[in-house]
Amino acid sequence: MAKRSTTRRTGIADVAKHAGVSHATVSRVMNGNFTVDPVIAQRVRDSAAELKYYPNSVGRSLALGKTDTIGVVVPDLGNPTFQAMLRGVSRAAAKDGYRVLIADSSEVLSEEAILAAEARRRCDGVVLCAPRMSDAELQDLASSLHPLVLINRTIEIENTPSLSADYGQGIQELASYLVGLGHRRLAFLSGPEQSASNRLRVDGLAKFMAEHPEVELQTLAGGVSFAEGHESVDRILASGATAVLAFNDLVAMGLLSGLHEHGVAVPGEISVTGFDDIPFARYTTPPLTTAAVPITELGEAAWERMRSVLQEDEQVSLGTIFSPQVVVRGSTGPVPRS
Amino acid sequence: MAKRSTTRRTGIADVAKHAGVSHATVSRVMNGNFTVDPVIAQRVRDSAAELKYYPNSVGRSLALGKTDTIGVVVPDLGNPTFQAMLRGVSRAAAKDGYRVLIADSSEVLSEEAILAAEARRRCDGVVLCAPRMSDAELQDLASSLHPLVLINRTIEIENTPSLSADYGQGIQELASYLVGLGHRRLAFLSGPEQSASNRLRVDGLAKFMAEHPEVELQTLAGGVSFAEGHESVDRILASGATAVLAFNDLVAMGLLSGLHEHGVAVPGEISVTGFDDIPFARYTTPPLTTAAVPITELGEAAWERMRSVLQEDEQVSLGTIFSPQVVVRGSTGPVPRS
DNA sequence: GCTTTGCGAGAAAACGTTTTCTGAAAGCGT
DNA sequence: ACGCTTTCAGAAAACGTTTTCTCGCAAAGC
Repeated sequence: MAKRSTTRRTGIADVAKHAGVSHATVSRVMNGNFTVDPVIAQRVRDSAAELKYYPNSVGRSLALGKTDTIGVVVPDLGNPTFQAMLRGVSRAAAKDGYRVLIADSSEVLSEEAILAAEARRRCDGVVLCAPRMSDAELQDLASSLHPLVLINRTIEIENTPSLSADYGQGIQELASYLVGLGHRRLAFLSGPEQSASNRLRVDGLAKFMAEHPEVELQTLAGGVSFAEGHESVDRILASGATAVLAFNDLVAMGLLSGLHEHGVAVPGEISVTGFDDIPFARYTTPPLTTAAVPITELGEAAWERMRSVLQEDEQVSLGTIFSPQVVVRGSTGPVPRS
Repeated sequence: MAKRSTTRRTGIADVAKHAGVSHATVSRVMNGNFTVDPVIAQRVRDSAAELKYYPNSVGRSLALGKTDTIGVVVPDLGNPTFQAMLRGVSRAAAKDGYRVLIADSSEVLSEEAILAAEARRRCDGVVLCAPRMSDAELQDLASSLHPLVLINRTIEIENTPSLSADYGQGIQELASYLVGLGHRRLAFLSGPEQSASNRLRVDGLAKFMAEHPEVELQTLAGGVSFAEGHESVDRILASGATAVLAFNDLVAMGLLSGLHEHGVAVPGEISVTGFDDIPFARYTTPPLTTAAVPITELGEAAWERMRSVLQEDEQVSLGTIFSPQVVVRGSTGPVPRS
């Protein structure tokens, strides 16, 4: 049983004794139950205040069968996108009296299922952001994780809402914008193969290419981080593309930095677009043209869904798709003459 | 008592019945207690696997008197500095099997004490980052929050480690560097009055000025955010300073952006320094000269201290101060001739 | 005056574990 | 064969709440 430390914290029993009532009555008073005589209620409140009593939340959770906590699993707490999402979830949940337990898989794919399961054991539900987990594994996990809300996935699973941005549409709009500027040789600096949102981009581009036979597209392996964008500068230059669609803003910024070091003018010689519109995208040089994903709102919406599931609402909207918005800034321009 | 949902989760009792042993034995097996006959142990494990049993962590917490969770209170989850700190704490704690519950006060000072107290009730300890809370309030709170670790505060409280960066030293080094470049008219774009780390900067600058009578320093009210830096550009230009020490990188970046809009060359006409070295500081135009605060390591160290306190180590180091490192980049240069 | 109604508070069960204590069986030496 | 220790598993208490059930008591109705 519990490690008996030298002094136990003051519990409901102490208050009960001090006020000369039973545990039950103290509990009722603390929970604002009105079936208790106002005189006694006040005596209990006074005792509680005097003894500095606060209900033990573990005991409460056990009796109530809920923790008022949800888990949020993200691949990388250092990534601005996930940070913004986490903030959205956390603030929205806080408004309803729920707290957030974080689990950072540090991009280790094999940890995600374990972390999610462990989070679920401690919390009333899990918001899972696992861009690279396979649909099959997600299906398997879903029932054991329920209540579960998926972020940045479009997958239909019973009882589990999934929220996502329409990366396919966004990248098409970016490509369309570039082609409108006269570009005919595009390069796509892709994200991880397994990434669901990368697949959406690839599919979107395929569709776009089908409609624009005059345009040429090369797909180069990129990555997700600034460093990976920076590294790919040579391959981009070798490709001969006049415009680059980077997987996300971080990669675009890395590329921008690399191009700058090579003395390549942006957008004079080459145009660059990002994706996400992270807070710093507007402050790069030149400011980054990108497709804005309302990721904080996506996080807030994730909480709304979670709340619906927790309250066992009749009607919970499952699939929700946010539309990215193209934001034109300085990193894109007309195709160079030469 | 607990809301009896239609189907109860499988508990220790189910496993016990299935394996034909008592609760106690199941518990022993699940906790790797070796005083159990290997044959029986295996039978229990098989039953557990078959029934997909996982110990309920709330029940466990109640019996054990600990939650394996710590709370982290930050003023703003949208601020890169606190994000980095949170990541440091979270990853370090995860290595020791602890999880982090986050509480974001959204810069509402009056919420911080409440959030911290509530976090403490749910967790084994609290890491508190409250730059603007008064020393007196901190003192009051400390005993009720213990185990408590303070971040970015230098205050001596019994039993509560506090970690901080030496903002005073850092800003002196920055000022010294600027004076070395020939600057004699400096401006300090200050943070919030109540901010402890701002006070350290102010004191550091005062000391510096005492040693450098030839230098002139103006202190202007600034803020903590990009927007506030951006807004102060007019006042900076009016001040006639040739170099600006911004409260932090965000403010510096806002200022940089504002100066750019006004067509003022940096560092040609004016030099700018930041503070913190957030990830994007190296990618501004020009890249920001700043004092790097190892904030992620500070977060990791915070967990180390917390662990020591939780383990009731004999010797816990209380005050720890990290030294910022001046990082010279492109936003600073020689004083203009005119 | 007796029964009914209703209100308010206490006793006790329940939530799901861990751990102490106890006792049974087995092993071993004489 | 007896008594001693040792091993191992079960009974039960403990952790700190909430909630159902029950019951006493007073007021009201006849």
